[in-house]
Amino acid sequence: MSKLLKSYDRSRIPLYIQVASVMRQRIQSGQWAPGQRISTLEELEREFQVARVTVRQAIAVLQEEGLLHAQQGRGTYVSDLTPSRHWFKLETTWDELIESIRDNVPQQMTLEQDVPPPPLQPNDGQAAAHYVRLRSVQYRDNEPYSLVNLHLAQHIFELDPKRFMRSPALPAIAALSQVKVAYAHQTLVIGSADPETADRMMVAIGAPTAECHCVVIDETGTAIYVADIIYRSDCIKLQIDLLGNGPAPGRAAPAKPPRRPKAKQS
Amino acid sequence: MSKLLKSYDRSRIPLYIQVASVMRQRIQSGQWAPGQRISTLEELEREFQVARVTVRQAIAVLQEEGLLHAQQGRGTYVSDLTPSRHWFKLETTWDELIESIRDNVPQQMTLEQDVPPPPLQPNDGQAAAHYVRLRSVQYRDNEPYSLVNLHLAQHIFELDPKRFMRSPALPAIAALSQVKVAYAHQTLVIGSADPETADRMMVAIGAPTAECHCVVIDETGTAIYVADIIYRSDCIKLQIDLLGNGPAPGRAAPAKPPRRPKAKQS
DNA sequence: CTCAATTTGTTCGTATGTATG
DNA sequence: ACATACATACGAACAAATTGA
Repeated sequence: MSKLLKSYDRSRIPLYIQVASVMRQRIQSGQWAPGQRISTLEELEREFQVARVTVRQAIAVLQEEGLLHAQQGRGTYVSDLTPSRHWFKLETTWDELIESIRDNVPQQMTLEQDVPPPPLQPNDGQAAAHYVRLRSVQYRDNEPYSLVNLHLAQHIFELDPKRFMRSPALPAIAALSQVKVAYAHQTLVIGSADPETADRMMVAIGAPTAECHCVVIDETGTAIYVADIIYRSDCIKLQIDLLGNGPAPGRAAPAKPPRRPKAKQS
Repeated sequence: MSKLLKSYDRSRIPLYIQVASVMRQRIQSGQWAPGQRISTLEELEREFQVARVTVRQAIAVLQEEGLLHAQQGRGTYVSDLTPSRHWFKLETTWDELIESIRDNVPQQMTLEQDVPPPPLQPNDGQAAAHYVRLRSVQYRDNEPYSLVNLHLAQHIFELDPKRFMRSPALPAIAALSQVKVAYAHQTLVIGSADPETADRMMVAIGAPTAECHCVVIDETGTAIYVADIIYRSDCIKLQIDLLGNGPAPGRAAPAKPPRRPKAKQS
Protein backbone atom coordinates (compact mmCIF):
# COMPACT_ATOMS: atom_id res chain seq x y z
CA MET A 1 0.00 0.00 0.00
CA SER A 2 1.08 3.55 -0.57
CA LYS A 3 2.24 6.00 2.01
CA LEU A 4 -0.89 7.99 1.45
CA LEU A 5 -3.15 5.08 2.21
CA LYS A 6 -1.29 4.34 5.40
CA SER A 7 -1.58 7.98 6.41
CA TYR A 8 -5.25 7.84 5.56
CA ASP A 9 -5.80 5.47 8.45
CA ARG A 10 -4.29 8.09 10.69
CA SER A 11 -6.49 10.92 9.59
CA ARG A 12 -10.12 9.78 9.26
CA ILE A 13 -10.65 12.58 6.74
CA PRO A 14 -12.14 11.60 3.38
CA LEU A 15 -9.49 10.52 0.94
CA TYR A 16 -10.45 12.89 -1.87
CA ILE A 17 -10.09 15.84 0.52
CA GLN A 18 -6.61 14.70 1.47
CA VAL A 19 -5.67 14.38 -2.17
CA ALA A 20 -7.13 17.83 -2.81
CA SER A 21 -5.16 19.32 0.06
CA VAL A 22 -1.92 17.92 -1.30
CA MET A 23 -2.68 19.29 -4.74
CA ARG A 24 -3.67 22.65 -3.24
CA GLN A 25 -0.35 22.76 -1.42
CA ARG A 26 1.49 22.16 -4.68
CA ILE A 27 -0.33 25.00 -6.38
CA GLN A 28 0.15 27.41 -3.54
CA SER A 29 3.81 26.56 -3.14
CA GLY A 30 4.41 27.11 -6.82
CA GLN A 31 5.42 23.53 -7.47
CA TRP A 32 2.53 23.58 -9.93
CA ALA A 33 2.90 26.98 -11.59
CA PRO A 34 -0.04 29.12 -12.78
CA GLY A 35 -1.11 28.18 -16.30
CA GLN A 36 0.76 24.89 -16.17
CA ARG A 37 -0.86 21.65 -17.27
CA ILE A 38 -0.82 19.18 -14.41
CA SER A 39 -0.37 15.42 -14.63
CA THR A 40 -3.03 13.34 -16.33
CA LEU A 41 -5.66 11.51 -14.33
CA GLU A 42 -3.86 8.23 -14.92
CA GLU A 43 -0.61 9.61 -13.57
CA LEU A 44 -2.36 11.03 -10.54
CA GLU A 45 -4.15 7.72 -9.91
CA ARG A 46 -0.79 5.97 -9.86
CA GLU A 47 0.92 8.61 -7.76
CA PHE A 48 -1.73 8.75 -5.04
CA GLN A 49 -2.73 5.11 -5.37
CA VAL A 50 -6.42 5.94 -5.49
CA ALA A 51 -9.23 5.34 -7.94
CA ARG A 52 -9.88 7.60 -10.87
CA VAL A 53 -13.12 8.90 -9.40
CA THR A 54 -11.33 9.93 -6.22
CA VAL A 55 -8.86 12.00 -8.20
CA ARG A 56 -11.73 13.62 -10.04
CA GLN A 57 -13.47 14.45 -6.79
CA ALA A 58 -10.30 16.13 -5.56
CA ILE A 59 -10.03 18.09 -8.79
CA ALA A 60 -13.68 19.11 -8.45
CA VAL A 61 -12.94 20.57 -5.03
CA LEU A 62 -10.09 22.66 -6.42
CA GLN A 63 -12.18 23.71 -9.41
CA GLU A 64 -14.77 25.09 -7.02
CA GLU A 65 -12.01 27.02 -5.30
CA GLY A 66 -10.93 28.38 -8.64
CA LEU A 67 -7.46 26.90 -8.49
CA LEU A 68 -7.83 24.41 -11.36
CA HIS A 69 -9.85 24.09 -14.52
CA ALA A 70 -10.20 20.85 -16.46
CA GLN A 71 -10.98 20.60 -20.14
CA GLN A 72 -12.08 17.44 -21.83
CA GLY A 73 -9.52 16.18 -24.29
CA ARG A 74 -6.90 18.78 -23.34
CA GLY A 75 -6.01 18.24 -19.72
CA THR A 76 -6.23 20.00 -16.36
CA TYR A 77 -4.62 23.38 -15.89
CA VAL A 78 -3.64 25.57 -12.95
CA SER A 79 -5.52 28.87 -12.99
CA ASP A 80 -3.60 31.98 -13.91
CA LEU A 81 -4.74 33.98 -10.91
CA THR A 82 -4.16 32.11 -7.72
CA PRO A 83 -5.18 34.08 -4.63
CA SER A 84 -2.30 35.56 -2.68
CA ARG A 85 -1.45 33.99 0.62
CA HIS A 86 0.51 35.25 3.58
CA TRP A 87 -0.08 38.89 2.64
CA PHE A 88 -0.47 39.99 6.26
CA LYS A 89 2.88 40.64 7.91
CA LEU A 90 2.63 40.46 11.66
CA GLU A 91 5.31 42.88 12.83
CA THR A 92 7.56 42.02 15.73
CA THR A 93 8.54 45.41 17.11
CA TRP A 94 6.40 48.08 18.71
CA ASP A 95 7.08 50.82 16.17
CA GLU A 96 6.57 48.62 13.15
CA LEU A 97 3.45 47.09 14.63
CA ILE A 98 1.90 50.50 15.33
CA GLU A 99 2.82 51.69 11.88
CA SER A 100 1.45 48.64 10.12
CA ILE A 101 -2.00 48.82 11.66
CA ARG A 102 -2.34 52.60 11.85
CA ASP A 103 -4.73 52.82 8.93
CA ASN A 104 -6.74 49.69 9.62
CA VAL A 105 -10.46 50.19 10.01
CA PRO A 106 -12.07 47.82 12.49
CA GLN A 107 -15.62 46.80 11.57
CA GLN A 108 -18.58 45.70 13.63
CA MET A 109 -17.10 47.27 16.74
CA THR A 110 -18.98 46.39 19.91
CA LEU A 111 -18.43 47.79 23.37
CA GLU A 112 -19.18 46.25 26.75
CA GLN A 113 -18.61 48.25 29.90
CA ASP A 114 -17.57 46.88 33.27
CA VAL A 115 -16.55 43.39 32.18
CA PRO A 116 -14.60 40.92 34.31
CA PRO A 117 -10.82 41.19 33.92
CA PRO A 118 -9.19 39.17 31.14
CA PRO A 119 -7.29 35.95 31.89
CA LEU A 120 -3.65 36.93 32.42
CA GLN A 121 -0.52 34.87 31.87
CA PRO A 122 2.35 34.94 34.40
CA ASN A 123 4.21 37.76 32.64
CA ASP A 124 1.17 39.84 31.78
CA GLY A 125 1.37 42.16 34.80
CA GLN A 126 -1.50 42.94 37.12
CA ALA A 127 -5.13 43.43 36.21
CA ALA A 128 -6.54 46.95 36.20
CA ALA A 129 -9.50 47.80 38.42
CA HIS A 130 -11.99 48.09 35.55
CA TYR A 131 -12.01 47.00 31.96
CA VAL A 132 -14.11 47.60 28.91
CA ARG A 133 -14.32 44.98 26.20
CA LEU A 134 -14.06 45.90 22.54
CA ARG A 135 -14.72 43.32 19.87
CA SER A 136 -14.23 43.90 16.18
CA VAL A 137 -13.54 42.24 12.86
CA GLN A 138 -10.88 43.12 10.31
CA TYR A 139 -11.73 42.85 6.64
CA ARG A 140 -9.80 42.87 3.40
CA ASP A 141 -11.60 42.84 0.07
CA ASN A 142 -14.85 42.34 1.96
CA GLU A 143 -13.48 39.16 3.48
CA PRO A 144 -12.95 38.85 7.21
CA TYR A 145 -9.45 37.76 8.16
CA SER A 146 -9.14 38.47 11.86
CA LEU A 147 -11.21 38.78 15.01
CA VAL A 148 -10.15 41.10 17.79
CA ASN A 149 -11.23 40.62 21.38
CA LEU A 150 -9.74 43.44 23.40
CA HIS A 151 -9.81 44.16 27.10
CA LEU A 152 -8.88 47.79 27.61
CA ALA A 153 -8.42 49.37 31.03
CA GLN A 154 -11.39 51.62 31.56
CA HIS A 155 -9.36 54.67 32.58
CA ILE A 156 -7.44 54.40 29.30
CA PHE A 157 -10.59 53.99 27.25
CA GLU A 158 -12.08 57.12 28.77
CA LEU A 159 -9.16 59.25 27.65
CA ASP A 160 -10.45 59.13 24.09
CA PRO A 161 -13.52 56.90 23.77
CA LYS A 162 -14.46 58.05 20.30
CA ARG A 163 -11.08 57.20 18.84
CA PHE A 164 -10.98 53.77 20.51
CA MET A 165 -14.41 53.03 19.03
CA ARG A 166 -13.46 53.66 15.44
CA SER A 167 -9.73 53.03 15.01
CA PRO A 168 -7.13 50.50 16.19
CA ALA A 169 -6.37 50.79 19.89
CA LEU A 170 -2.61 50.32 19.80
CA PRO A 171 -1.83 53.45 17.74
CA ALA A 172 -4.35 55.29 19.89
CA ILE A 173 -2.49 54.29 23.02
CA ALA A 174 0.84 55.20 21.47
CA ALA A 175 -0.56 58.64 20.71
CA LEU A 176 -1.65 59.31 24.28
CA SER A 177 1.05 61.39 25.93
CA GLN A 178 -0.34 60.67 29.39
CA VAL A 179 0.30 56.95 29.00
CA LYS A 180 3.75 55.48 29.46
CA VAL A 181 4.17 52.02 27.99
CA ALA A 182 6.67 50.06 30.05
CA TYR A 183 6.37 46.58 28.53
CA ALA A 184 4.63 45.11 25.52
CA HIS A 185 4.69 41.57 24.31
CA GLN A 186 2.82 39.15 22.13
CA THR A 187 2.57 35.39 22.00
CA LEU A 188 1.44 33.35 19.05
CA VAL A 189 0.18 29.79 18.92
CA ILE A 190 -1.61 27.83 16.25
CA GLY A 191 -5.15 26.84 17.11
CA SER A 192 -8.32 25.82 15.34
CA ALA A 193 -11.58 27.60 14.76
CA ASP A 194 -14.43 26.98 17.18
CA PRO A 195 -17.98 27.28 15.83
CA GLU A 196 -18.36 30.98 16.60
CA THR A 197 -14.97 31.87 15.17
CA ALA A 198 -15.63 29.76 12.11
CA ASP A 199 -18.92 31.48 11.56
CA ARG A 200 -17.63 35.02 11.99
CA MET A 201 -14.55 34.43 9.86
CA MET A 202 -16.35 32.30 7.29
CA VAL A 203 -14.02 29.32 7.50
CA ALA A 204 -14.65 25.70 8.36
CA ILE A 205 -14.92 24.57 11.94
CA GLY A 206 -11.53 23.28 12.98
CA ALA A 207 -9.68 25.26 10.32
CA PRO A 208 -6.23 26.31 11.56
CA THR A 209 -5.88 29.78 13.04
CA ALA A 210 -3.12 31.94 14.44
CA GLU A 211 -4.00 33.03 17.94
CA CYS A 212 -2.21 36.13 19.18
CA HIS A 213 -2.22 37.27 22.75
CA CYS A 214 -0.92 40.83 22.93
CA VAL A 215 -0.39 42.67 26.22
CA VAL A 216 0.65 46.24 26.97
CA ILE A 217 1.77 47.09 30.49
CA ASP A 218 2.16 50.59 31.90
CA GLU A 219 4.76 51.87 34.29
CA THR A 220 2.77 50.73 37.33
CA GLY A 221 2.82 47.14 36.08
CA THR A 222 -0.83 47.20 35.10
CA ALA A 223 -2.03 45.39 31.99
CA ILE A 224 -3.84 48.27 30.28
CA TYR A 225 -4.32 46.50 26.95
CA VAL A 226 -4.96 42.77 26.61
CA ALA A 227 -5.95 41.64 23.13
CA ASP A 228 -6.71 38.17 21.88
CA ILE A 229 -6.62 38.26 18.14
CA ILE A 230 -7.47 35.33 15.89
CA TYR A 231 -6.21 35.36 12.32
CA ARG A 232 -6.96 33.08 9.42
CA SER A 233 -3.88 30.92 9.16
CA ASP A 234 -3.46 31.33 5.42
CA CYS A 235 -3.08 35.09 5.44
CA ILE A 236 -0.44 35.53 8.09
CA LYS A 237 3.34 35.69 7.90
CA LEU A 238 5.95 36.48 10.51
CA GLN A 239 9.30 37.95 9.73
CA ILE A 240 11.78 37.85 12.56
CA ASP A 241 15.05 39.72 12.44
CA LEU A 242 17.24 37.64 14.73
CA LEU A 243 20.13 40.10 15.03
CA GLY A 244 18.02 43.24 15.16
CA ASN A 245 20.20 45.05 12.63
CA GLY A 246 17.66 45.29 9.84
CA PRO A 247 17.27 43.21 6.72
CA ALA A 248 20.20 42.24 4.56
CA PRO A 249 20.87 44.62 1.68
CA GLY A 250 18.61 43.57 -1.17
CA ARG A 251 19.56 43.16 -4.79
CA ALA A 252 18.97 46.76 -5.80
CA ALA A 253 19.00 48.26 -2.34
CA PRO A 254 21.64 50.59 -0.89
CA ALA A 255 24.38 49.05 1.16
CA LYS A 256 23.51 50.76 4.42
CA PRO A 257 19.89 50.97 5.49
CA PRO A 258 20.68 52.02 9.04
CA ARG A 259 17.20 51.78 10.52
CA ARG A 260 13.68 52.07 9.35
CA PRO A 261 13.47 55.03 6.99
CA LYS A 262 9.74 55.33 7.60
CA ALA A 263 8.44 57.28 10.53
CA LYS A 264 10.29 58.29 13.63
CA GLN A 265 8.93 58.37 17.13
CA SER A 266 7.07 61.54 17.91
CA MET B 1 -30.54 24.93 11.70
CA SER B 2 -27.58 25.38 13.97
CA LYS B 3 -24.43 27.32 13.25
CA LEU B 4 -22.57 24.09 13.19
CA LEU B 5 -24.71 22.60 10.49
CA LYS B 6 -24.35 25.69 8.36
CA SER B 7 -20.62 25.56 8.84
CA TYR B 8 -20.67 21.90 8.00
CA ASP B 9 -21.69 22.71 4.46
CA ARG B 10 -18.58 24.83 4.24
CA SER B 11 -16.17 22.23 5.44
CA ARG B 12 -16.86 18.82 3.89
CA ILE B 13 -15.16 17.25 6.89
CA PRO B 14 -17.16 14.56 8.72
CA LEU B 15 -19.44 16.05 11.33
CA TYR B 16 -18.29 13.89 14.22
CA ILE B 17 -14.71 15.04 13.62
CA GLN B 18 -15.79 18.65 13.74
CA VAL B 19 -17.66 18.04 16.97
CA ALA B 20 -14.61 16.25 18.34
CA SER B 21 -12.35 19.14 17.40
CA VAL B 22 -14.56 21.62 19.20
CA MET B 23 -14.60 19.44 22.28
CA ARG B 24 -10.84 18.95 22.07
CA GLN B 25 -10.40 22.70 21.94
CA ARG B 26 -12.50 23.07 25.08
CA ILE B 27 -10.37 20.57 26.93
CA GLN B 28 -7.09 22.04 25.79
CA SER B 29 -8.19 25.58 26.57
CA GLY B 30 -9.23 24.58 30.07
CA GLN B 31 -12.88 25.43 29.48
CA TRP B 32 -13.45 21.79 30.38
CA ALA B 33 -11.10 21.24 33.30
CA PRO B 34 -9.25 17.96 34.00
CA GLY B 35 -11.39 15.58 36.03
CA GLN B 36 -14.56 17.52 35.33
CA ARG B 37 -17.75 15.78 34.23
CA ILE B 38 -18.85 17.12 30.88
CA SER B 39 -22.40 17.64 29.67
CA THR B 40 -24.60 14.60 29.12
CA LEU B 41 -25.10 13.13 25.70
CA GLU B 42 -28.55 14.66 25.53
CA GLU B 43 -27.24 18.14 26.30
CA LEU B 44 -24.49 17.76 23.74
CA GLU B 45 -27.01 16.53 21.17
CA ARG B 46 -29.01 19.70 21.73
CA GLU B 47 -26.00 22.01 21.78
CA PHE B 48 -24.44 20.73 18.58
CA GLN B 49 -27.77 19.87 16.96
CA VAL B 50 -26.56 16.43 15.97
CA ALA B 51 -27.75 12.89 16.62
CA ARG B 52 -26.74 10.92 19.67
CA VAL B 53 -24.61 8.54 17.65
CA THR B 54 -22.64 11.43 16.22
CA VAL B 55 -21.83 12.78 19.66
CA ARG B 56 -20.75 9.32 20.70
CA GLN B 57 -18.47 9.04 17.68
CA ALA B 58 -16.85 12.34 18.63
CA ILE B 59 -16.41 11.14 22.21
CA ALA B 60 -14.91 7.90 20.91
CA VAL B 61 -12.29 9.90 19.00
CA LEU B 62 -11.31 11.81 22.13
CA GLN B 63 -11.31 8.63 24.20
CA GLU B 64 -8.78 7.14 21.79
CA GLU B 65 -6.68 10.26 22.26
CA GLY B 66 -6.91 9.79 26.01
CA LEU B 67 -8.64 13.09 26.65
CA LEU B 68 -11.99 11.72 27.82
CA HIS B 69 -13.32 8.61 29.47
CA ALA B 70 -16.98 7.66 29.61
CA GLN B 71 -18.66 5.41 32.16
CA GLN B 72 -22.06 3.91 31.77
CA GLY B 73 -24.57 5.32 34.21
CA ARG B 74 -22.16 7.93 35.56
CA GLY B 75 -21.18 10.29 32.81
CA THR B 76 -18.23 11.34 30.70
CA TYR B 77 -15.16 12.83 32.34
CA VAL B 78 -12.11 14.80 31.22
CA SER B 79 -8.89 12.91 31.88
CA ASP B 80 -6.68 14.10 34.69
CA LEU B 81 -3.49 14.21 32.64
CA THR B 82 -4.00 16.12 29.44
CA PRO B 83 -0.85 16.29 27.30
CA SER B 84 0.93 19.63 27.32
CA ARG B 85 0.76 21.73 24.21
CA HIS B 86 2.90 24.57 22.94
CA TRP B 87 5.92 23.43 24.93
CA PHE B 88 8.38 24.41 22.21
CA LYS B 89 9.29 28.09 22.43
CA LEU B 90 10.62 29.37 19.15
CA GLU B 91 13.01 32.12 20.19
CA THR B 92 13.14 35.40 18.34
CA THR B 93 16.67 36.60 18.94
CA TRP B 94 19.96 35.10 17.83
CA ASP B 95 21.40 34.52 21.27
CA GLU B 96 18.24 32.99 22.71
CA LEU B 97 17.74 30.84 19.64
CA ILE B 98 21.29 29.48 19.81
CA GLU B 99 20.92 28.85 23.52
CA SER B 100 17.56 27.10 23.22
CA ILE B 101 18.69 24.56 20.64
CA ARG B 102 22.25 24.04 21.86
CA ASP B 103 21.54 20.68 23.44
CA ASN B 104 19.16 19.33 20.82
CA VAL B 105 20.15 16.06 19.25
CA PRO B 106 19.13 15.73 15.62
CA GLN B 107 18.19 12.20 14.60
CA GLN B 108 18.28 10.39 11.28
CA MET B 109 20.80 12.87 9.91
CA THR B 110 21.41 12.49 6.18
CA LEU B 111 24.01 14.28 4.08
CA GLU B 112 24.01 15.06 0.38
CA GLN B 113 27.02 16.69 -1.21
CA ASP B 114 27.00 19.11 -4.13
CA VAL B 115 23.29 19.85 -4.23
CA PRO B 116 21.67 22.67 -6.21
CA PRO B 117 21.36 25.95 -4.29
CA PRO B 118 18.27 26.48 -2.16
CA PRO B 119 15.43 28.75 -3.32
CA LEU B 120 16.17 32.22 -1.94
CA GLN B 121 13.76 35.02 -1.08
CA PRO B 122 14.54 38.64 -2.00
CA ASN B 123 16.24 39.44 1.32
CA ASP B 124 18.09 36.17 1.65
CA GLY B 125 21.38 37.40 0.15
CA GLN B 126 23.31 35.63 -2.59
CA ALA B 127 23.75 31.92 -3.06
CA ALA B 128 27.09 30.36 -2.20
CA ALA B 129 29.05 28.47 -4.85
CA HIS B 130 28.44 25.02 -3.35
CA TYR B 131 26.03 23.66 -0.82
CA VAL B 132 25.59 20.46 1.11
CA ARG B 133 22.15 19.36 2.23
CA LEU B 134 21.53 18.07 5.73
CA ARG B 135 18.20 16.60 6.66
CA SER B 136 17.21 15.52 10.15
CA VAL B 137 14.35 14.94 12.52
CA GLN B 138 13.90 16.29 16.04
CA TYR B 139 12.29 14.07 18.64
CA ARG B 140 10.82 14.57 22.09
CA ASP B 141 9.67 11.59 24.13
CA ASN B 142 10.26 9.40 21.08
CA GLU B 143 7.82 11.48 19.10
CA PRO B 144 8.95 13.47 16.09
CA TYR B 145 8.01 17.14 16.24
CA SER B 146 10.06 18.84 13.57
CA LEU B 147 11.80 18.18 10.27
CA VAL B 148 14.91 20.10 9.30
CA ASN B 149 15.97 20.58 5.70
CA LEU B 150 19.18 22.55 5.74
CA HIS B 151 21.31 23.92 2.92
CA LEU B 152 24.71 24.71 4.31
CA ALA B 153 27.45 26.39 2.30
CA GLN B 154 30.02 23.72 1.58
CA HIS B 155 33.01 25.76 2.75
CA ILE B 156 31.28 26.22 6.10
CA PHE B 157 30.42 22.55 6.41
CA GLU B 158 34.03 21.57 5.80
CA LEU B 159 35.24 23.63 8.72
CA ASP B 160 33.85 21.03 11.12
CA PRO B 161 31.98 18.26 9.28
CA LYS B 162 31.77 15.95 12.25
CA ARG B 163 30.09 18.51 14.46
CA PHE B 164 27.60 19.51 11.76
CA MET B 165 26.68 15.86 11.34
CA ARG B 166 25.75 15.25 14.94
CA SER B 167 24.64 18.53 16.51
CA PRO B 168 22.54 21.55 15.55
CA ALA B 169 24.16 23.71 12.90
CA LEU B 170 23.33 27.14 14.26
CA PRO B 171 25.30 26.81 17.52
CA ALA B 172 28.09 25.23 15.49
CA ILE B 173 28.22 28.26 13.21
CA ALA B 174 28.12 30.62 16.17
CA ALA B 175 31.10 28.78 17.63
CA LEU B 176 33.22 29.17 14.50
CA SER B 177 35.51 32.12 15.02
CA GLN B 178 36.33 32.30 11.31
CA VAL B 179 32.71 33.00 10.41
CA LYS B 180 31.22 36.46 10.81
CA VAL B 181 27.44 36.48 10.82
CA ALA B 182 26.19 39.75 9.33
CA TYR B 183 22.47 39.11 9.09
CA ALA B 184 20.12 36.43 10.29
CA HIS B 185 16.38 36.25 9.92
CA GLN B 186 13.53 33.84 10.02
CA THR B 187 10.05 33.81 8.53
CA LEU B 188 7.15 31.75 9.72
CA VAL B 189 3.97 30.80 7.91
CA ILE B 190 1.31 28.23 8.64
CA GLY B 191 1.10 25.40 6.15
CA SER B 192 -0.21 21.87 5.97
CA ALA B 193 1.52 18.52 5.90
CA ASP B 194 2.19 16.94 2.53
CA PRO B 195 2.30 13.12 2.38
CA GLU B 196 6.02 12.84 3.06
CA THR B 197 5.92 15.31 5.93
CA ALA B 198 2.86 13.64 7.38
CA ASP B 199 4.55 10.28 7.21
CA ARG B 200 7.82 11.38 8.78
CA MET B 201 6.15 13.39 11.51
CA MET B 202 3.37 10.87 12.10
CA VAL B 203 0.50 13.28 11.65
CA ALA B 204 -2.42 13.31 9.25
CA ILE B 205 -2.03 14.55 5.72
CA GLY B 206 -3.14 18.15 5.67
CA ALA B 207 -2.56 18.65 9.39
CA PRO B 208 -1.47 22.22 10.12
CA THR B 209 2.24 22.90 10.41
CA ALA B 210 4.50 25.83 11.20
CA GLU B 211 6.97 26.35 8.37
CA CYS B 212 10.11 28.26 9.28
CA HIS B 213 12.55 29.61 6.76
CA CYS B 214 15.73 30.62 8.54
CA VAL B 215 18.65 32.29 6.76
CA VAL B 216 22.10 33.28 7.96
CA ILE B 217 24.14 35.67 5.84
CA ASP B 218 27.86 36.31 6.22
CA GLU B 219 29.72 39.58 5.77
CA THR B 220 30.06 39.05 2.03
CA GLY B 221 26.29 38.88 1.64
CA THR B 222 26.33 35.12 1.05
CA ALA B 223 23.59 32.91 2.42
CA ILE B 224 25.70 30.36 4.26
CA TYR B 225 22.83 28.71 6.13
CA VAL B 226 19.35 28.25 4.69
CA ALA B 227 17.07 26.04 6.72
CA ASP B 228 13.47 25.10 6.08
CA ILE B 229 12.08 23.67 9.26
CA ILE B 230 8.62 22.20 9.62
CA TYR B 231 7.10 21.92 13.10
CA ARG B 232 3.97 20.26 14.30
CA SER B 233 1.56 23.11 14.85
CA ASP B 234 0.43 21.98 18.27
CA CYS B 235 3.83 22.07 19.93
CA ILE B 236 5.03 25.49 18.95
CA LYS B 237 4.72 28.87 20.65
CA LEU B 238 6.21 32.24 19.81
CA GLN B 239 6.90 34.89 22.36
CA ILE B 240 7.66 38.29 20.95
CA ASP B 241 9.00 41.10 23.07
CA LEU B 242 7.76 44.16 21.21
CA LEU B 243 9.84 46.74 23.07
CA GLY B 244 12.97 44.65 23.40
CA ASN B 245 13.41 45.47 27.08
CA GLY B 246 12.73 42.03 28.49
CA PRO B 247 9.64 40.60 30.12
CA ALA B 248 7.62 42.51 32.67
CA PRO B 249 8.53 41.77 36.28
CA GLY B 250 6.55 38.74 37.38
CA ARG B 251 4.35 38.44 40.42
CA ALA B 252 6.96 37.28 42.89
CA ALA B 253 9.99 38.12 40.80
CA PRO B 254 12.57 40.78 41.53
CA ALA B 255 12.61 43.94 39.47
CA LYS B 256 15.50 42.66 37.39
CA PRO B 257 15.14 39.03 36.35
CA PRO B 258 18.61 38.21 35.05
CA ARG B 259 17.80 35.57 32.45
CA ARG B 260 15.81 32.43 32.75
CA PRO B 261 13.73 32.18 35.88
CA LYS B 262 14.09 28.42 36.11
CA ALA B 263 13.54 28.04 39.82
CA LYS B 264 10.97 30.18 41.48
CA GLN B 265 11.57 32.20 44.57
CA SER B 266 8.86 32.21 47.14
C1' DC C 1 -33.46 -3.47 49.25
C1' DT C 2 -36.17 -1.71 45.82
C1' DC C 3 -37.54 1.87 42.82
C1' DA C 4 -36.98 5.59 39.93
C1' DA C 5 -34.20 8.84 37.75
C1' DT C 6 -30.16 9.62 35.24
C1' DT C 7 -26.75 8.52 32.05
C1' DT C 8 -24.06 5.89 28.87
C1' DG C 9 -24.17 1.77 25.63
C1' DT C 10 -26.38 -0.82 21.77
C1' DT C 11 -29.27 -1.81 17.93
C1' DC C 12 -32.39 -1.07 14.00
C1' DG C 13 -33.87 1.09 9.65
C1' DT C 14 -33.04 4.49 6.43
C1' DA C 15 -30.66 7.89 3.64
C1' DT C 16 -26.62 9.86 1.81
C1' DG C 17 -21.53 10.22 1.07
C1' DT C 18 -17.17 8.07 -0.03
C1' DA C 19 -14.17 4.76 -2.60
C1' DT C 20 -13.19 0.91 -5.48
C1' DG C 21 -12.94 -1.56 -9.93
C1' DA D 1 -22.02 4.72 -15.98
C1' DC D 2 -22.74 1.06 -12.94
C1' DA D 3 -22.54 -2.28 -9.15
C1' DT D 4 -20.61 -3.01 -4.74
C1' DA D 5 -18.87 -2.09 -0.14
C1' DC D 6 -18.22 0.63 3.65
C1' DA D 7 -18.50 5.15 6.31
C1' DT D 8 -21.34 8.84 7.95
C1' DA D 9 -25.56 10.71 9.97
C1' DC D 10 -30.24 10.68 11.57
C1' DG D 11 -34.02 9.38 14.87
C1' DA D 12 -35.90 6.22 17.86
C1' DA D 13 -36.16 2.57 20.92
C1' DC D 14 -34.24 -0.37 24.26
C1' DA D 15 -30.48 -2.25 27.48
C1' DA D 16 -27.24 -1.78 31.25
C1' DA D 17 -24.81 0.66 34.95
C1' DT D 18 -24.87 4.11 38.64
C1' DT D 19 -26.86 6.96 42.04
C1' DG D 20 -29.70 8.45 45.66
C1' DA D 21 -34.30 8.55 47.79
